[in-house]
Amino acid sequence: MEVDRENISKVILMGAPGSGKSTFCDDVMRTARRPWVRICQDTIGNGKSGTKSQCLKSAAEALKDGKSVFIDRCNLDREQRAEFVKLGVHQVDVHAVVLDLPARLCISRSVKRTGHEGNLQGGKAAAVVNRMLQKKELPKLTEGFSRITFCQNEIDVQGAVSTYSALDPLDTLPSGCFGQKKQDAKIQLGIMKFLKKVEVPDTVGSNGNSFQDSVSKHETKEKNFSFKGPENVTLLVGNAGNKVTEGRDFPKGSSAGALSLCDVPTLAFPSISTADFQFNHEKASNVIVEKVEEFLSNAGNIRLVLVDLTHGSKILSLVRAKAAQKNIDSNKFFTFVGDITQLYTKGGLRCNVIANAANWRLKPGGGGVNAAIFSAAGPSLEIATKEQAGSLSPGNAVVVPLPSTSPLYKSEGVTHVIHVLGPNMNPQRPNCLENDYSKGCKVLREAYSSLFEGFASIMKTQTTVLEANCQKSGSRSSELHKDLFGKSPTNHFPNSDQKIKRDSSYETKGNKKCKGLPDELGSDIADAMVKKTHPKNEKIDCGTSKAWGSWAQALYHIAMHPEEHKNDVIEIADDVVVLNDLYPKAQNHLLVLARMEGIDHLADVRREHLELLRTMHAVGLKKAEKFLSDDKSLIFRLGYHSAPSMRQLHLHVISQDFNSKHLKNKKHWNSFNTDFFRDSVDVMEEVDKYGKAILNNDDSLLSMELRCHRCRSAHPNIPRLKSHISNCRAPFPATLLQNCRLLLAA
DNA sequence: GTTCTAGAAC
DNA sequence: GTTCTAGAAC
Repeated sequence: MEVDRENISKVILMGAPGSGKSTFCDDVMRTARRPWVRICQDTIGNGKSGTKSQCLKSAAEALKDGKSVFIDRCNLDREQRAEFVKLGVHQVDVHAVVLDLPARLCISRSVKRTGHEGNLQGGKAAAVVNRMLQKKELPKLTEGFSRITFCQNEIDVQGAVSTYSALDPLDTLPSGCFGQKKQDAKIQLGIMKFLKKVEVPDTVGSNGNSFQDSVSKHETKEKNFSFKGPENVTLLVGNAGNKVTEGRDFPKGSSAGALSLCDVPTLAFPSISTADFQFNHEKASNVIVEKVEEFLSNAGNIRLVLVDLTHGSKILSLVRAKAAQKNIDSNKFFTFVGDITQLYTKGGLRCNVIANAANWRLKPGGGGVNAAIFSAAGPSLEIATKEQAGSLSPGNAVVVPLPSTSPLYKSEGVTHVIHVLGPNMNPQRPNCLENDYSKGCKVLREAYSSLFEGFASIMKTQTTVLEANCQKSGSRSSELHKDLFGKSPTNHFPNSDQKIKRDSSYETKGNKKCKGLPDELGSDIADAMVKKTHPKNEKIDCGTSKAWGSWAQALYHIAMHPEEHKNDVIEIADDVVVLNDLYPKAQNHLLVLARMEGIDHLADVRREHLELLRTMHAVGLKKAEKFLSDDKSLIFRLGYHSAPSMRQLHLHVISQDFNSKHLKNKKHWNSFNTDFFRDSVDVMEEVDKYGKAILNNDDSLLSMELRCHRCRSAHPNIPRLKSHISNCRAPFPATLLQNCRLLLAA
């Protein structure tokens, strides 16, 4: 056994500016028992900031000399640190030490370190830290690390310092992940907006990721300016003078906390599209007031509350003014300043339904309201959402009953969340309407219609529950109904039992969301909405009448007369024909073509075609296995396009390298790497279970941002994406690894 | 599905 | 200036 070999460690530090990387190195090296060299990008250029390649060169030299090294640079994203991981692989332990300290602390330290005075510097430091954190990808062992230490606070850091100081030349630290790993927490949109407000010149193009746990709420000691972001996060920056405090437009001195659920069914909603989607506030406020007025004119005793987190919010004041102009009953519609996830506990306002400004994926993350709601509701909301819908297109909404285990349900009394997707005017987000406000306003109107109709549908089904509750409770709060638009109260809701009964007679007007839907769906709004927005549930339109262009007939001709295309086809069987895709999008890309007449595409497939699907799958599998036997590094996926361009049902058998000159645009990529691509295994299961396949043929899927199919990183254009995927060896997402969706060499 | 190309983005 | 996208024609 080899006992006397000296070990060399390469420790890659990761952390934002101000996270304490250099201090960490200094602390270790002060008492270290083995020779360390610190490679610091900030000082590598003769005491000044240097380049990555200088760092790589010095690190390689130090390792060659048998010294252990600290790579002291931010290294926050995987690509940044990849070359350092690869460096000098022989007999070197590769470790990561992640200084994942609160952004507040990093910002504060950065500000102090620069020694500059004044709020602009503070803002700049915040911008830099946030820009860094935007790119943060926590390291994984699969990147090539043998050991990762996560530090979230000073105690963790001290522990890591001790561990590394104590290492003598013969020691080896155990491998694995140590310390607690936070979820990737990124930038807070509100922070960047705020920075713009204080005129920080170099602000960051925010990507809408959330920075959930960055800053504690009440910490305002160091600086005298606090900003309350949409996630109830307080960022401390500079000395701008004003202290923004929590507050609301709503009844001063109201005893709202005493309100019971049965007082008035209430929907609280954020302004849709005016934050990250950059929709014009003036135009948005017109739409809000218009749709609110329209909805209230048909509704019974319900309440709508427009919520914004910030005091002096422009959208709230615009809406207030316009609602007052239109004499909208302020008992039924008012604005409220507060956190939509804490309306009851912090604001005393009971809302049984809240709306979420969702993203199209209906996933947590993003900034602002979406992140806040998913975070406050806990993981059960994500699960419940998934049951209702897989994605959402602009102008639509989906109603999600909140499980009773959700904290939002338990402490806030929220029974439903309605996810709404509004129009996007932000060029950095999918489906940007590029200032087309005629379309934008139309979609925004649809979004509010969908939202309110969703709310109405909930109220319809909840009426009996509410009635029962109200009979037990006599609590009232006329205080809550104070006029918010400067008028006198007109209605004190003396008897909510009656009111609620009246509510049950609420009827929706012609549901725009239902247009083009079969009649049997039109009667049930919630159901129809779910189905319309929810390709997961079922395809509404039979879609068999699609007109195929002449150019789209090629596969059909081959399927019908394969013998006339001997040069193109690889194999002809009774049911299927196998051919190379004429424009392969990967090294290996075959099509298994159904020969049966009448199944142009997946939408035509029914249970009677199940055997055919199984044959196609088996043939595809066989071909993929053949490729795999020749090249074990390949990985295959078998599946269908939800809405193919070429007529005649065909199964794609495609290797996952996507290394092809024919892969040229977003549509090409997204058609194989979003839910638009339906795995053959899932299609067979669905056809077996439901008699047809789920189709995700929303165009928005094809114009999605470009994301790596392995590590899910986003890339600005096709060339950059291709360059990334040629190197990315991250494991595939878990969903792809399940259920044999991916085919790997045995 | 591709090709072509105007014009946006860099 | 070059690169890249996206829409129209096929």
